[in-house]
Amino acid sequence: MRLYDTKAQALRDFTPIVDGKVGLYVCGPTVQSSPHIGHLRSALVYDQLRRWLNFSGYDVTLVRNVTDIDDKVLQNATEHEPWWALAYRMELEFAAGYRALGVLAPTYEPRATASIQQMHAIIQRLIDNGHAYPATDGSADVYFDVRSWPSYGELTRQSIDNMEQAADADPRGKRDPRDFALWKGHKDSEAESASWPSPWGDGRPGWHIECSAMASRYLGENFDIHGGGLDLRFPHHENELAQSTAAGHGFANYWVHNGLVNVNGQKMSKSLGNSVYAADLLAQARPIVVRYYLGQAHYRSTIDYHDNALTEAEAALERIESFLRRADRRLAGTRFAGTGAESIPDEFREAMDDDLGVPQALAVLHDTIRSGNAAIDDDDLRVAAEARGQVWAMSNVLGINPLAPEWEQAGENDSHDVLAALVTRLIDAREHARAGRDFAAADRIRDDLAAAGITVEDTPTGAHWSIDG
RNA sequence: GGUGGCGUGGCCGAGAGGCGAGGCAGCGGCCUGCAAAGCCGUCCACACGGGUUCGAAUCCCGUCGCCACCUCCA
Repeated sequence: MRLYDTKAQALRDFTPIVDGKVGLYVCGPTVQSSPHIGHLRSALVYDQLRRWLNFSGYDVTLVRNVTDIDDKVLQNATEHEPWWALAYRMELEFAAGYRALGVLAPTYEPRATASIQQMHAIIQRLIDNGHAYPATDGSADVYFDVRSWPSYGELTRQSIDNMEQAADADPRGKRDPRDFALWKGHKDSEAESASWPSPWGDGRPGWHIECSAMASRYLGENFDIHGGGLDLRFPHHENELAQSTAAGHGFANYWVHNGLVNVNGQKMSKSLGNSVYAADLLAQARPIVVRYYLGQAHYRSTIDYHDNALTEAEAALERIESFLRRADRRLAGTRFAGTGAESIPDEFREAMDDDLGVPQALAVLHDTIRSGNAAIDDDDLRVAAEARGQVWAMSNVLGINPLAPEWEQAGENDSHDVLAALVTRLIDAREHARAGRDFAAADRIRDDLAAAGITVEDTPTGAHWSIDG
C-alpha cells in the first residue's frame, strides 16, 4: 500500500515497523463544543484507513485521543457547568456522532488528563537535554526552546525567522517568541480542579505535549502512522514532532492529513455562523447517507458542503441498496442463493492500496453493480451472484453496506411485519386485477400505495414493494 | 513576507503523457398493459497564453482566479 506522507510530501510505500501490525495515532477533538461536519469527516477518514488496513490483514491499534483540558474547555465552562462536566458532555456527543456514522470504536481513546505523568517525563527529559526551560518569570510555565532544535519547522517547511510569535502563553518568560508552552502554570482565575502538581509548579499541560505523551505511551516511542486534520499541521503537529524527537523518540513514520470541509465555498467558522453540526446533518438524512457523502471524496481533498449534497448521496446509495435487494430476490430459491463468494475485485484493491483511492474504488463498486444488474436482466445467475458477493464485500469494507445490521433502525421490524401483511393483500388484489386486464383498478391500487409512500415494481418474478426514501 | 494547495462537462467528483473513471441530473431508445427499476446510447470536459513531445487535462514557463496554514482549529 502507498500513503501520502505529508512530511516527505510524497507517496511512500507503507512498511510497518512490526510485520503485520500497524500503530495509528489520530488527533481527536478538543471537547469544548458540539461536533461538526469536519470532525465527522476526519474520524471517518481514519475509520476508512483502519478498515482497509484491517481488511489487508494488518492488526491495527488505533488510538484517538480526547483533549479534555485546554484553554477553550476552560473558557466555555460556566458557573453551572464546570470544565470537566462540559468536556465529558461533549465527549459523549462526539461518541454518539461517530457511532451514528458507523465509525468503529478506536482500540483506545485516552483522555489527556489521564497522562499527566507521562507528559512530565517528556518535559523533564527535554529540560535535561537543553531543549526546554522553565520560565524565568516565576509563572511555572515551561517552554520548548525552538532555537535549540535545528530541524524545527521540518514538517511544514518553515523557517523560524518567518514565523509569527506564539500566542498561547505569556511571552514574558520566553527566550524566543516562537517558543511554545509545554506546561502552563496555574492562574488564580482558573479552577482549582484544572491544576496538577509538577516539578516546576502547579499547572496544566500545554496543548501539544499530550499527543506526544499518549502516542508514545500506547504505541511506543516510534510508531507507524500519525493522522489528523490538515489544519493541525502547524503548529500542533510541528510541535509534537519537535518535542518528541528532541526527547529522543523516533515518533511517527508516516504523517497523514485529511482535507477540511468547507460550507458553500467558505471555511466554516463561528464568526461566519456557517457551521454545520453533526446534529444538523443527521436531522437531514439517514446516517448511512451522511457517511456515504462524507466518505466519497478522496481523503486529502477539500469537501464543499452544499444544499443537495445529501440528496445526491442518497440516490447513489439507493443504487447500491436496490441492486443488493434485487439480486437477493432473484437469487432466492436458486442454487446461487447465499453463495456469492465475497471477494473483492482486483481493481478495487489496487485503488484502495493507492493512497486510499476511495473514489476509484467506488467507481469499481458502481461498475460491478451495472454488470450485476445486466446479468440479472440476462438471467445469468452465476454472474449475478458473483457481482452481488463482490458488491456486498466492497460496501462492507467501506462501511456503506445498506443491508448491514449496523444500519438497521431500531423498532423497524415489528411495524414492518404489520405493514407487510396489509400491503401484500393490496398487491394480491392488484395482481388479480392485472390478470383480468382491469388496469384501471390495478393502477388505482398502485396510486393509493404511492400516496402512502410505497412504490410497487413489477418484475418477472412477481411484484415487489418498498417504502420510499 | 513565508509555506502549501486548487481551477475538469448542467452539478458533484477521480485521473496525472496515448486507450473518454464513477455518481447525480437531462435527453433518446429497449423492456413494461402503463409505470418503476434495470440495461443500451447520448450530452465528448479539463482556467488562459506559450513551449516540450509523434502525441499534453497530465510535463515546463508565464498569466489570471480561488483557497488554506504561518501558534484557536478536524
